Amino acid sequence: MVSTGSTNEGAGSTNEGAGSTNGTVRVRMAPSPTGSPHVGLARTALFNWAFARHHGGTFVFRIEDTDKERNTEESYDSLIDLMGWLGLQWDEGVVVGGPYGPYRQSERTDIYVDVLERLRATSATYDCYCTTEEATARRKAAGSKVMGYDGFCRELSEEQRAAFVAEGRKPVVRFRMPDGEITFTDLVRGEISFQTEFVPDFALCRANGDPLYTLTAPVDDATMEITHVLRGEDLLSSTPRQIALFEALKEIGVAKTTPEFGHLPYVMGEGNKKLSKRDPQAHMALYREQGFLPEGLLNYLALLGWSIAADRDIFTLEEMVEKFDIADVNPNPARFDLKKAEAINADHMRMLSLDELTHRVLPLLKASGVVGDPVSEADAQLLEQAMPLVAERMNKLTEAPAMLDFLFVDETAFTRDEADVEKLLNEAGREVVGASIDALDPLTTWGTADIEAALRAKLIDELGMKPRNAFGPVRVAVSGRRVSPPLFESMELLGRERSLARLRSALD
RNA sequence: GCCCCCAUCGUCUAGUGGCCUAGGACGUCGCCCUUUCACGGCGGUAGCACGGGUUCGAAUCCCGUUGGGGGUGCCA
Repeated sequence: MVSTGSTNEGAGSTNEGAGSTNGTVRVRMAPSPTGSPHVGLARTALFNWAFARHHGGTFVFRIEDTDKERNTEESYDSLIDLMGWLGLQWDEGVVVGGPYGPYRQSERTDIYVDVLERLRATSATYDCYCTTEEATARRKAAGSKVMGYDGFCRELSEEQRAAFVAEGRKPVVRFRMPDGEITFTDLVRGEISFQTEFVPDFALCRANGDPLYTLTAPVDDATMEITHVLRGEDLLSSTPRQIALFEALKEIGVAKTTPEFGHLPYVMGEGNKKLSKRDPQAHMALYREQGFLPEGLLNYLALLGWSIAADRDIFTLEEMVEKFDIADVNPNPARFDLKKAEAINADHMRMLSLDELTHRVLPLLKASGVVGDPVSEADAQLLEQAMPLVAERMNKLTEAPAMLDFLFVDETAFTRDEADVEKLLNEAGREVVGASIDALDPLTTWGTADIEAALRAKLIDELGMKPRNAFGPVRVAVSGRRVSPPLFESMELLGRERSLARLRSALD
């Protein structure tokens, strides 16, 4: 019987329920570079990062690229890019290096080969010559309820072995699961037990000698001295195998201790399925493209399984670090709700200073040609004046170009929304615009208050119109749209000449 | 099939035996503010899956049922 205690291993516990964190905390995130990064991965990264920061520990970023068939360099790059965008800095790992490197499993083959040889010298493993089909057929024939490998090669005689070799078979190295029960205390779920009769012996490497994840993950966690493994719930059922392997790794001196495990709940998509890579909502790149703030997205992701307080949803990463406790993580799977993510993001947008918001929005304004690159002095000034008008109207960064565009575009390129023109610049609307020109033309000063006063006097007081009906046509004439930043302020920024020109051109 | 995990408003959650006639947020509905759209403010809507225990007392503990999810690879 193998039993790995955690919080109740005597003096090792703290009063925070985070397991034995009295030593140095070392956590890692270890993605496989396949496909584009997933929101579940980002959430796992965030929780690991927050856990490390909260405990003053080390956050390691390692790459699990043992599957040559599926890994791509492009995916690796996007992983690095994503982490940079999110601002989750790692202390040790790929790119930055560190004392336990290298941090890409594809560069650690020597280590795995060595450990594998040493493991083979013990009774913890055995060479297995069976094909998957053979094992499955035997299980079926025996009427076994358990699937997976049946242990056929556990006690092979020399004759049997020789016969397999003579057939030209190459063996995989299989780990021999011990009998009995494996119990561990999951950091988010509490005590979990597995009877090892339901955990079949598993392969540590391919027949060609390539190491598999089943070997590399525990070996890396051991040699990198990872203390806490926080990962997705999908790995929960492989935990008993890893714990058993850790025992063997300790025997041969590769591991000092077994880390503690905590399994984070799934992030679900539409319906009741785990968010899959096929689901467009699953990809982090999407949110960046849509104009989410990294801190807004991260705040939302934190809410998927954790909460800072009973009556609070909005917080900064610093606040999360201060309060984060793995024991508070909710084990329930959580559905990703775009609407709420956007709402949380919008709150973060409003937390930004005007300068900061301008800074964030500028690349998008350049990319869409609203301002030049580099930005002219005049545009920079106009932008500074315009940002207060749109700041609290934006929920995502990508909304900025369309909101500001009409202030920057020159008269020849200025266009109006056709549907809005049709609706508001009809016969009646054109009369309103004409009256507006009459009211504004005589103005000698062109401030927001002057413009508003003149327009109100003419359209509301004199013509008796409702504000809503009065300003709509003017808005379309000047901004090109029915929906725009505040009208009078916009006209001030646009200036007398351009404003009047647009009113006049609306009558053409 | 077998193993494991999970179970509070539509969604994310607070709740660790009495503070709960269950709190917050998103959504949604109504109202207010208002030059459009937003923002902001006010109010409404809606939930402890079910059945047994334990207890003076259960959303909270235990057992079972049901439902959902995951695993069951020479993928990770």
